[in-house]
Amino acid sequence: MSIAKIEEFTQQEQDLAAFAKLMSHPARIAILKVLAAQNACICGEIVEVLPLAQSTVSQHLKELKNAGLINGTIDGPKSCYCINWIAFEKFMADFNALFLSLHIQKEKTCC
Amino acid sequence: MSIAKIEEFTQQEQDLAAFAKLMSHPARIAILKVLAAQNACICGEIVEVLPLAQSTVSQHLKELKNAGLINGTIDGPKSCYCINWIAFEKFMADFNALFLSLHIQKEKTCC
DNA sequence: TTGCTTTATCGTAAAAAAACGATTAATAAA
DNA sequence: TTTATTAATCGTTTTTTTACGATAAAGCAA
Repeated sequence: MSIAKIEEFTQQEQDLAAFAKLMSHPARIAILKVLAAQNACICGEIVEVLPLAQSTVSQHLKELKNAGLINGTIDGPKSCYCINWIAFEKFMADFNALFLSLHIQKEKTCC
Repeated sequence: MSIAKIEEFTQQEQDLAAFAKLMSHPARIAILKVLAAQNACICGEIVEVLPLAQSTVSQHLKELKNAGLINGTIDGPKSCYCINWIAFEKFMADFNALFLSLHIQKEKTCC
């Protein structure tokens, strides 16, 4: 039982894990692909493309929006979503930075 | 109820989601950091550093190993783990490729 | 051999995520 | 105004994940 055990995970570790969690479901990746492809904000069309119920898709959209990865605005009776590129780019940069910081130490393999 | 609904998610979407799921817990990110920092294969030292029980750490290691992201060999009574850089690099490359394929279409924002 | 260390596995409990149908709210169309 | 459409939310169930203690297996040290 070392002293280090008292420490929780770092903020960096938690932030990266939270971003990875967003990408950890095929539906959310598919949603991002649809949004990027349409370039415009889509709404119920996503439901048509995904093999999931409307309420489930809405739930996934909410998660992405809460995390700031997408923006959403109400457009009449429809809802309009698009990717928040600033946020997405930052997440990817942080993720790549982690990888590089690990990778830089690579010298030998032992198993 | 469109025809597309019958289709499941693509293999690419599932593979990327599976990798992201590996990174979706701070403990597993912390484990990778320890392995990279030590460069050599560690075993029970990971348990000392993480704020988790030995059995829980062992479980996380198993997940990482099953996915091929780390290698593990038995070294006497101890176990020896290290990062599978080939696999890790491929995962990161695929992940970046997804991002670029989305990003390339960025032109305007609508919301 | 006997005891100690190390780590994987088992069994289980608690928490979180995922999914759906039903309902509601809000707008647009008739 | 009445009806349609659209999408968020609610309530609930199922599944998955996370976590831990206890146990077992396997090797090392005495």
